[in-house]
Amino acid sequence: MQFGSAEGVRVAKAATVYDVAQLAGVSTATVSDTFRRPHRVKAATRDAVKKAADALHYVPSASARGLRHGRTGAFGLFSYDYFRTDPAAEPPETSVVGPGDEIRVVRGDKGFADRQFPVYVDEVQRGVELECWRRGYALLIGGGGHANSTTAVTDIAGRVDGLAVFPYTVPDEALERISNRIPVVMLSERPHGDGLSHVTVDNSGGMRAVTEHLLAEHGLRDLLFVGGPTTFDAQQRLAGFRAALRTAGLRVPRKPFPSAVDRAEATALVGDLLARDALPEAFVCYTDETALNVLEALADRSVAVPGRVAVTGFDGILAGRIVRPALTTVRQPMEAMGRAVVDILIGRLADPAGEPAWRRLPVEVVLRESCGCRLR
Amino acid sequence: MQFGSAEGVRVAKAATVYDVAQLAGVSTATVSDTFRRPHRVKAATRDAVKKAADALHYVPSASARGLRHGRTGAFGLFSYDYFRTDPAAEPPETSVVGPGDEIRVVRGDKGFADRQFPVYVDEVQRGVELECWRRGYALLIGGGGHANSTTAVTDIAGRVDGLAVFPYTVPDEALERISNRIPVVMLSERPHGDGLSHVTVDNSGGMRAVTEHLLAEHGLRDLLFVGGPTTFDAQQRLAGFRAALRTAGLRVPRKPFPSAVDRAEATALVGDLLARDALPEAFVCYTDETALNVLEALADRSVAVPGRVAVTGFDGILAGRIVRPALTTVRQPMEAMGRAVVDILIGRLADPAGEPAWRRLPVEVVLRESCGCRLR
DNA sequence: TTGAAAGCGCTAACAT
DNA sequence: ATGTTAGCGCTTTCAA
Repeated sequence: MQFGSAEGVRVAKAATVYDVAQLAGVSTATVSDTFRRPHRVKAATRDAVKKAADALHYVPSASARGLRHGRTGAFGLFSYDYFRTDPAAEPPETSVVGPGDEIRVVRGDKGFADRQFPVYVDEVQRGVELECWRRGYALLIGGGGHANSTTAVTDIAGRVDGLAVFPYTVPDEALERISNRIPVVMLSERPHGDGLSHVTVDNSGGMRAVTEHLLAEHGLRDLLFVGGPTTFDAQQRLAGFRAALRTAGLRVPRKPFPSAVDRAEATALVGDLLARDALPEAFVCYTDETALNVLEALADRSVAVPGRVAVTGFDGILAGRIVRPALTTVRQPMEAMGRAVVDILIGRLADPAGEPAWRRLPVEVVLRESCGCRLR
Repeated sequence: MQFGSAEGVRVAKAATVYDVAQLAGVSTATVSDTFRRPHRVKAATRDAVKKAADALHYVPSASARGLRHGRTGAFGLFSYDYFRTDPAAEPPETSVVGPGDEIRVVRGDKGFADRQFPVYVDEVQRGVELECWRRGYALLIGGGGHANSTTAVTDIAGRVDGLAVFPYTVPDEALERISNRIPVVMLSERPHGDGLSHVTVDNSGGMRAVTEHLLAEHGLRDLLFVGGPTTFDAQQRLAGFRAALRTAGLRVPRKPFPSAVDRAEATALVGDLLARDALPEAFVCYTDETALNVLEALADRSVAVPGRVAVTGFDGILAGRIVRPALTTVRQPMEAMGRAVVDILIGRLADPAGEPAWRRLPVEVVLRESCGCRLR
């Protein structure tokens, strides 16, 4: 099958309603009606219009429709790539295959720095995509550099009827401007009335539950909370941890808590604890990523998990299922969160004068091996 | 911080250039210039305009700009979710957290049907996203049901300056129409002149190389090719397999080849082979997914891999790294393929009268355990 | 350096 | 059942 005109040359201007109308011998209104309100057009006329449209390869312009309508029919998601420090960086050079090129053979995956496991952001994004498709909306994915995120996100905002953002990816000024024009949903705990809609999970309840598991089922007493940046969600998780200790009548430690956001920090933390002979009975980590770092640092120093110390995470990312020992964690319903975002946006469009929405979804504790549980 | 007007009510119509111009006491042209060609506006005027724009929460309408400009500044990707048979299906009911709700505790991941490993399409999509962001394009992700894909893809096409599609996701008629209006890149081998641009990999070379590895390094002779739907890419891979056999002076088997696109088929295939005592020395599978199915079916029947039989795949998806034995495969540069798509689209925009592009990227053979290699 | 105004393609209100 | 037409918000000549 041969598409396009000869040699794939596309010189003619794209066909418009006017062209179709002329060829079909009708008015532009009838062309529009044929596609948008077909019942108002006589069948014969409809066929003639469709035939003309086919012949001219007519594709309606969403810009024109959006301008006329005041709505674009698309939502936006301002996302990011967790593994890319600088998305603006030049990507690695890629060659193309020439005749007689050797095919590289490598043993194992050593030094293969390509995409890792999907993390929180990826899984939520997929939920947003699926629900947009299901509800008939197009989805505009923006993201990348934090450098010019104001420009980038404002550009996205101008193209959509509603926007979803992850916390701390967009400057407050930009958010304020945008949220005044279209509904915005943020994927985080809801800071005291910021006028945005929020989708979040039961951060404190989940962390409390996993902590209680450590306390009640494994009889542990000396738990160390490992945190990171003080986000709203992190605060809630810490609160849940403390609540569990308090309820159990244990001493609730004061801040500061150590963090282990990367391998180096985790290594330092474990090394320090070991040096001071102060290893706790459990590392209660505020994210799976942190827990994975701690797990590796512990393995490096040959500290047995769960034999000598337990480790728990929070999120439920895929990597935690795969790693050995498998990570006990609190699973967020990431796909459902993404879907909820879209549902809220649609609701806000239907009732722009209503209150911002705030949806807190349930989590579940997933018991695997790193807490000391024996599966099956 | 409080965004939005009181109670988050958004009643006023969105501000336009006219509003900003009026408030700043300038013409609409000056407002436009302030943002698009700032150097042509006196600094003081610029500041005044920006101040007015801030005050009014002005966000330029991409629809209007797109209409005026004839370009939208966005690309489209028509994607799909590999694990979702019917994306139009109602998603599972999700509740919200109420006060006093119990937190569910589950042991292990039994019955957890959420998102699996990322596959080919996910990794290519991420490449497209990253390159779009890097080059300053917005990315519209469409996809989902194959039911109304003509409607869906045409809708996307109307919103973008260029479109990327995976093979067999869009009916030919739709592609023809669209490719007449905007550049289209397909992620597949290039069927004899379809007028589209293509990004592909060295399918035959890669399959030939992995087959030669089985022949030369492991001394195997009785190889079974396991295929699936007869796509362009599949045909090339089969050709590579046959070429390797031919070169080695081995008998090149005729079609038909068995397939194992799902677990059931793989189980049946292995069962049949076992019953006929006709197990080959190696299963050379045309995708990783198929190889993974075969691996599982073999494990079910306690056939040792690589002890009794070798298995190889094609793609390089994450799951193949994780599974035991780790899967020997041919890795496609998926992120680079996604990036190439965007690069081509930008090129075609710059030179609409040029030839469709055709970029064939190199693959590499990744030796892991399932072929019989011992790592490290 | 700034302003006036045309026009991008579409659709809905209104007219026929 | 179909046609006429205004106008959505923006940018870009062209003129001042």
